[in-house]
Amino acid sequence: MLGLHAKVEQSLRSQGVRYTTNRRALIEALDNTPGPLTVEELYRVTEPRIPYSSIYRDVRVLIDSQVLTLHHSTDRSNRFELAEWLSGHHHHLVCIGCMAISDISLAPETELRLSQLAENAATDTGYRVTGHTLEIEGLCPKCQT
Amino acid sequence: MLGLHAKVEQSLRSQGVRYTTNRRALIEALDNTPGPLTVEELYRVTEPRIPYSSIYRDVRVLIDSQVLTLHHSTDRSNRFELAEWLSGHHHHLVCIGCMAISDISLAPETELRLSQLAENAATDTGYRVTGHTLEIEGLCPKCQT
DNA sequence: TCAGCGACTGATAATCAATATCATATACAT
DNA sequence: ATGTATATGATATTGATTATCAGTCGCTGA
Repeated sequence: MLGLHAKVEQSLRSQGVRYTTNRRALIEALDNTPGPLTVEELYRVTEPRIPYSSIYRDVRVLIDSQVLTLHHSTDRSNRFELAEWLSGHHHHLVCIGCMAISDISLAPETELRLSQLAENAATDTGYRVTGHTLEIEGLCPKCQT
Repeated sequence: MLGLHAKVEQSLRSQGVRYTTNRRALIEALDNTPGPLTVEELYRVTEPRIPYSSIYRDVRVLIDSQVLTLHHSTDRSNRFELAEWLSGHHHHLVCIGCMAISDISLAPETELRLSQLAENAATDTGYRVTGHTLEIEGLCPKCQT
């Protein structure tokens, strides 16, 4: 079983993309956080600092290489997270107070029920279903005052 | 039972907001479409034309008044739709080919199971759950070639 | 009815996230 | 070691959205 960085590197190399120090730091930051991050958060978290222009470019390269996925959040700027083949299938818990987003995984049998439910819901529409995400909204513990 | 416009007008008036011709046209356009629209789509669909500056302002006013909700779509620009208290609770079917978004409603018992599932999934997190949305991804009939 | 205040409109300017450009630097293959 | 493709960082540009502002409209009270 390969580690995260080895998997990423292998995937990138097969596409002629280099796994550089900057990119490794971005992946590292995302792996250390239980939810998607914005470019600004990535800028603050990485050490040494990576210029915004490089973060924007790298994040885009990593998305194009299927290593990251883009998440459109409720505040203005986009968030990024490891693709599911690296981090595992999961859903999101969104705080309507502070806009924080946390990953949440379902128990296997619950996940199975959910994917069947998604599949059935679309049967009449003619869509060929390829995936689903459940977004649960609520107030996080901090915002419940 | 009040009609759509009457409900919107009543809600806006109670907040000191006027239900003008422009705003009525925007609500009308959204009510006639089975999915969220972008500002550009609203511009093209309304007759007579409403300037972009007014559409942006009105859409924001209507969101602040809880008449519309914002939907962050996969392309760059935001989409807008009637709030659920006007249009009913629903989910989204997103085509990963053409990025179109369609509303989809679940059968009542399915919806019940889903909301229980969402509630249960969050029990350990300390969140107080207020809502959920299921996003089903797939290829629409047109994009399946 | 009229006066006046508050909300609305449309044109334009300003913001802000994201992308493109470009010269330089770095890494990999031969 | 050399050459070529890719990466980097600074800067300029784009494009969506928001702010500003002078003029207009509509409701409300005298």
